[in-house]
Amino acid sequence: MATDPDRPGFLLPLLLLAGFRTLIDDLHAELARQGHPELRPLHGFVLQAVGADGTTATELGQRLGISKQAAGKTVDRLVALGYLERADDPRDARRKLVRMTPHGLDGLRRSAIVFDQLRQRWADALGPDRVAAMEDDLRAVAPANWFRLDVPGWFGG
Amino acid sequence: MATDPDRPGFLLPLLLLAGFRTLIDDLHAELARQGHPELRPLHGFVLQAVGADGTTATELGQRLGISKQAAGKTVDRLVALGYLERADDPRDARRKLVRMTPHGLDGLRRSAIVFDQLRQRWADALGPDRVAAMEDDLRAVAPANWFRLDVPGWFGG
DNA sequence: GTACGATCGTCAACGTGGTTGTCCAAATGG
DNA sequence: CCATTTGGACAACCACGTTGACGATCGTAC
Repeated sequence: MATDPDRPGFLLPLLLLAGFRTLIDDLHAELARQGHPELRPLHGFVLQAVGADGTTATELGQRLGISKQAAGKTVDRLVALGYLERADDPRDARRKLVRMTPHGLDGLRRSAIVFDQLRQRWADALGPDRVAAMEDDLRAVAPANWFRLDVPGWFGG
Repeated sequence: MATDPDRPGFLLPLLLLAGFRTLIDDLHAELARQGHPELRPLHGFVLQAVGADGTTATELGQRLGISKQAAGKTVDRLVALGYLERADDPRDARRKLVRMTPHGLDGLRRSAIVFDQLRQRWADALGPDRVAAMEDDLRAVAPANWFRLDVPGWFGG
């Protein structure tokens, strides 16, 4: 096996988590400055999953890999914060459409901009090729887990 | 800013999370096969923080960046699962020492071995230099957030 | 030796994010 | 027309975190 004692295997996940956490913390520090102090890390992913076209609670649950009940409760909280709103579907009285409010759209747009700025900051520090290499390598070893965002339940169980 | 449209900034955190998640999922799939099916991702970090020498709930909370109450409750669950045990401190009747059981030590030892194997698998797939470069780069941009493990509360809020 | 402040552990109440089970209303399809 | 499926909501529960309060114990200053 010949494991390098200077690079124990358990450091790799900690570094990946630290990198993720650094980006998310920097994002939300900047979003708080730009008028979104109440947005939590999880919320950004939910807004991304709702998308500009809106969706329903059940479909949202499927996208995020959680139950429709959990999706519904999360929508409740984001409605209370003013990021989402519900509306009736005129063509199906069972469905309740979930869409972004202007405030939610603003948050989503700003998130994309700040993420681009943060990636640029990493490119300035490491070199653009190194960041691209990191992305390519991660894409190669981490199959598309991208949209599974049940992080709290997954981690804690 | 000249952001490459093929590499939007929001992908970087998703890839880091996917990489972390892949490693942790692979670890726990293997641990489940080796006699630890009940260990959750969070638990491994807690065992690591307890260490072979044992500690107390308050000190554990400080290491993990959570309150002493939350640390105490987590210890309760790991005691119920047989990974930790409590003992009185003969020199201070206020303190309750928290130490690993043999089962806990076994889990911790196996985790280290599996993490080494997983890192080796990445090195085989990407090349040893690429994995080392990823580690070095992450260390450069992500300051030592390593031991903040309040992930569920941090993420969900 | 006693009284005081600091520390450790615990209990209680609560918020957030998940789960499963149940149930009703509405759509769908034979 | 009726049976089945589907969407949403409600209830009960668990994991993990928080703050506040409270005994019990230790250390120290007097």
